[in-house]
Amino acid sequence: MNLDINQTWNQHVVKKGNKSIVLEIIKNKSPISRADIASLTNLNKGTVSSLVNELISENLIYEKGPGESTGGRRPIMLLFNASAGYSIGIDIGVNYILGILTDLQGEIILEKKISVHQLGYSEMMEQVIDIISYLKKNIPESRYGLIGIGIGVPGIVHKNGTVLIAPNLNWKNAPLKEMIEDQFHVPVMIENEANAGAYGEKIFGAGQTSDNIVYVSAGIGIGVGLIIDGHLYQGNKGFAGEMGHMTINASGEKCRCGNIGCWELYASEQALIQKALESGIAREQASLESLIEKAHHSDPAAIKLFTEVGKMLGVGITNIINTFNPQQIIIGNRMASAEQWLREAVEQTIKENLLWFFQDNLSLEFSHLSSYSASLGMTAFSIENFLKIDLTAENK
Amino acid sequence: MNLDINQTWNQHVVKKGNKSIVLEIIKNKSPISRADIASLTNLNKGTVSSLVNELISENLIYEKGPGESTGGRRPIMLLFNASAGYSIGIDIGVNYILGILTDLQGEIILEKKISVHQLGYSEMMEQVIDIISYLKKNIPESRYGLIGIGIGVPGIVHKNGTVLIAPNLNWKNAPLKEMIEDQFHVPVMIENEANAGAYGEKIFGAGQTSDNIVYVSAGIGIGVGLIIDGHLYQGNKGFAGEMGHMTINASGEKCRCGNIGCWELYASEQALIQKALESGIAREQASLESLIEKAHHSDPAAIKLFTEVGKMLGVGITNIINTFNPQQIIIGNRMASAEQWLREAVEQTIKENLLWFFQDNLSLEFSHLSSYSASLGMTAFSIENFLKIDLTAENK
DNA sequence: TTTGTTTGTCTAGTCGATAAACAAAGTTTA
DNA sequence: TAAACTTTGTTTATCGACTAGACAAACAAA
Repeated sequence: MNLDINQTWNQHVVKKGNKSIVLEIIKNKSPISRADIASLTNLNKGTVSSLVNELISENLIYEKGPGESTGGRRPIMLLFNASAGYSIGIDIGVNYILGILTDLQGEIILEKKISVHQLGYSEMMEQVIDIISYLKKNIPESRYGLIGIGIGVPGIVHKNGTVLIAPNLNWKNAPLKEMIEDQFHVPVMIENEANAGAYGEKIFGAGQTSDNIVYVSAGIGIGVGLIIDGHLYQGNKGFAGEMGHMTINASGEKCRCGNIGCWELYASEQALIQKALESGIAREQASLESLIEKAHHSDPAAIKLFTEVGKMLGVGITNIINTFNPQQIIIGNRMASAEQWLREAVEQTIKENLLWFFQDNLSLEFSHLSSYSASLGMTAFSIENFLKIDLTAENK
Repeated sequence: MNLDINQTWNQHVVKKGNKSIVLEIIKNKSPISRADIASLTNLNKGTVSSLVNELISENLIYEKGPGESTGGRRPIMLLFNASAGYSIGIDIGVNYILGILTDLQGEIILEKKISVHQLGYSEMMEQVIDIISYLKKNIPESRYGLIGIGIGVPGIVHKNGTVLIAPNLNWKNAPLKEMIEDQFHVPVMIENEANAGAYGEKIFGAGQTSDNIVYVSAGIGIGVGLIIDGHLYQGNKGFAGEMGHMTINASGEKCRCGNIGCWELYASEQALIQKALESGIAREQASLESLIEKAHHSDPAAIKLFTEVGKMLGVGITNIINTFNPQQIIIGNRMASAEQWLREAVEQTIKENLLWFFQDNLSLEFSHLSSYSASLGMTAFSIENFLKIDLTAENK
């Protein structure tokens, strides 16, 4: 329990907290009866009843009807009303924009993906606004409608919602949050793409059972999202996890970021392609996909390339484990699609280099959500925010 | 606010929380009146009065007498009763054992330090028990007496209080907590020395105003303690922060830990001495102290050595900043005593290599507490634990 | 003095949780 | 089939913690 010195405690806080717990349980374990909630939480039956009735009148949950008897009166089963509101999540990539519309359970209702090439900031924004408008127009009739918009960006995002820099997009100091909020008048959250992905995996993907997760977003660059004690760690101003630019080779070459021997230079998609070109395995139009294709056809040079990059991925991941002692490492983003050719090299490197007591009980996985981690993570942020705010505002 | 699903909320929780807040304020801002506490916390005057009276009857605070009037009735000033109990902190080093006795405010009442050489585990433990007994015997008459013992160890400590491995002490699987608890029957906490130091700096030293702090314990090896959102981050099983074994040179030599090009190999006291020997600057009996001595006499070779090691310290610290985006970096332990010869190289390296947006508003300091960081940190753990437990147990 | 201010206590009232009684709707047993 | 037992969910009385506001005590300023 967090004894925040600026937050005093009173009955309202108690009620809000208990209501949140009840809602959370219904969300995760539905269908469930009032009686079961009471025994699960150790709250009094009467308390649960009254909280449940409030939640029903707020349309956040509803009664499904009688369930199976266990030797007495049949329980009334409660369900989370995932259609009470809808959330929009946008994943801005280097050459695509993906927008999804989900219900409060994170179920994707509608999606729209477009390819973009070399667009400037304002053209990009036009596209984003177009996609949001399209998704918003298609929201079904519901009590709360659009409850929030979340946008994941491949760049450094300040806590206040400004994108400080997104090198691959050529953005600098873009006041994204402000702009979208002015346009749509709902809460907007901006996050780094790796953070969004980490949260997506935590809520919907491979990380659901762990509380300390490291999500390695290995794409054109490398970013890392950190889930610490069940919450996204954002650092002092919001930009923690820039581990793509951690030095793993102090005697190596200079990175465009100014630092030396950055991890990104050895283990990203860009590194892979660069190496392919240098070694002559591929020509000008080298891409991750074409290299995977080659590997599929047992091209030994391509396979060796993946092994090399996998090793360097492993080196960085070993550093991360030494630092965080997480329960789980999840590798996501585009490179995850080469799991078949990377996994062994990564695992081998970790096994060889990691202190033994870290190895026990550590799970390494590749992303389950494929291309949706980031966008789903962003909808989850909005949903979580909505459910908290809602419980606060309507019953202060 | 933390909505823990296993913890339901009721009035007891509210009271406990508010009482903690009131106590915390008295501890930090004493002397202070009831009225001031009320306006500071936004709690009702009556509520504050009743909580304060309970705390008085528990001897945790006391009334000092009337303060200055500000135009009306003179306030009754309240003080934290630092002498209500005493805490023992032990810092086990490679060749010393330091024990301190502090009051609840962290004021050192008594200390004892002995040198040790090549002792085995059981002999070492005898010494530790001797020191604790000595300190305990000298505790002044007080309401709560000895409230806890904290021990900092240069090794990997499991959450359950077992030292998994302490290479420089030659310990393996030492059930330290159990042993000391059996002997003294008070709560015992065991922590890694870097974690202890980090906490010490957070509570008593350079880190008091920041909530995200990285404490780099640069001694014979390198350890890192992480204060995240005001709390010590311990990782999944308790051993986060083993950054001494992070690879900063993937093409470097093998470390005895099994990994390659570990930071420790380039930036620790051991690395310094090794380099001194290799380059012939020093002979067999090289030590940090002798090298500082040389540097003091403007020996250019020694100064160059510190610069080299400082650079490598900077490389690792840059990695840490990229990862955590902390407000503050504190360099502590033995190498901190060479601040004069290290600081410029460290700062320069960080400045050159760190992404610009991290640089803004980041403070780099060398430890303020000199050799007491770890032991003070350990007493602070016990005190914090005591004040929480106490408030819980006596008024459930 | 008188007036106004500040401090700290006290009292009545509110709100939310609990315990226990109770009604409703089942199952099991004789 | 009736009686006895179970389980669910609501209702009622009570408790405990906080709040608002009244009040007395203690002081300063006019």
